[in-house]
Amino acid sequence: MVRRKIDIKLIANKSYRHTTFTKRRKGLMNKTEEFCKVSDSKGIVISFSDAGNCFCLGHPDVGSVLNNYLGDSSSAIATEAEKIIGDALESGKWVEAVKGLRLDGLDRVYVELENATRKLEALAAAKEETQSYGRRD
Amino acid sequence: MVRRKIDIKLIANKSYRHTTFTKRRKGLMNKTEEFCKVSDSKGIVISFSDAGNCFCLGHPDVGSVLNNYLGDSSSAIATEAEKIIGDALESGKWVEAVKGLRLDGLDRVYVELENATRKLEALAAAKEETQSYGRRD
DNA sequence: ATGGCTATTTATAACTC
DNA sequence: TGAGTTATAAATAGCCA
Repeated sequence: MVRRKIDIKLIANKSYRHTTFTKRRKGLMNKTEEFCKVSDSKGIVISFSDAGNCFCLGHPDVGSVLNNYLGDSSSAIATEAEKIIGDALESGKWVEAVKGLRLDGLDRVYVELENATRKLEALAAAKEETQSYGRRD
Repeated sequence: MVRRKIDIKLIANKSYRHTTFTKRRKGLMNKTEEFCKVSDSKGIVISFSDAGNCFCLGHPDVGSVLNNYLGDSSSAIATEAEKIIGDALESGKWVEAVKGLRLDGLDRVYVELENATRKLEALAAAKEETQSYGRRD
C-alpha cells in the first residue's frame, strides 16, 4: 500500500510476510481501539499467526466482549440446556440434544460431560446392584 | 484524521457517532480481511455497537477462528476436566473445580450442569431409598 | 439515515542499518 | 533478525446532494 501497492494475496517471502504480519497487526489493534473509543462500542480482535501464535485485543477488554458474544449464545444455551436437562433427566438423552446447540467449540466439553454422564450412570447401575456405593463426602 | 484530525475520544453527537461507527467498522473489517490474506493468518473482529448490535467478521470464518481460540482453552479444559471428573466421581466436587477453569463465559453452562448434577444426585438418592428408579431408555 | 466526494491524516511497503 | 525512515497508498472527517 505504499512505496508500491501490493496485491492482497499471500506474501510468498516468509520473512517479509512475518514483518507485514507484525506491522499490520499493530495497525489493526490500534485501529480497533480507536474505533471503539470514538464510537462508544465494544470490540475484540483475535489473530492467529501462520505459526499459530495468538494475539488479541479487546475494548474494554477481551474477556468481557467475548463473554458478551458468547453470552448471547450461552444464555440461549443455558435456557435451552435447562429445559433439555430437565426433560432429559427423564428421557436420558440430554447429551445428544445439547450437542446440537450452537457453539461447536463447546463440543469437547460436552464430550467430557458425556463421558462423565456414562460414568455416573455406570456407577449408579453398580450401586443399584451392589448397594455398596458410599456417600461422596 | 482527515479534513481535520479528531481526538480519539467519544464523539458526542449521536448521529455523527453512528456514521463514524459505520464507516470505521467497514474499514476495520476490510483491513482485517486484507491482513489475514497477506499474512496467511486467521482472525476475527467482533464489534458491539453502543446499542448492542453485533457485527463480526472472520477469516477464514468466525466460527473456525473462535473455535480455535476457545479450542486452546477447551482442549485444556477437556484434559483438565477429564482428570477432574475422573477424580471427582469419587470426591463428588467436580463442578466447583471445573468452574475454576479459564473460560468465564462457560460459567452459565456449568451452572446448568451443576443444577443437572444436583438433580442427578437427588434422583440417585431417591433411587437408593425407593429402589423404584427405572432405566432411562 | 445513506452514498459519494475530497482534503488530509494514517498506515504501511520498501528500504536502510 | 529488529528498529527506524520515507514515499506512497488507504482510510476517513467534514461536507454536500
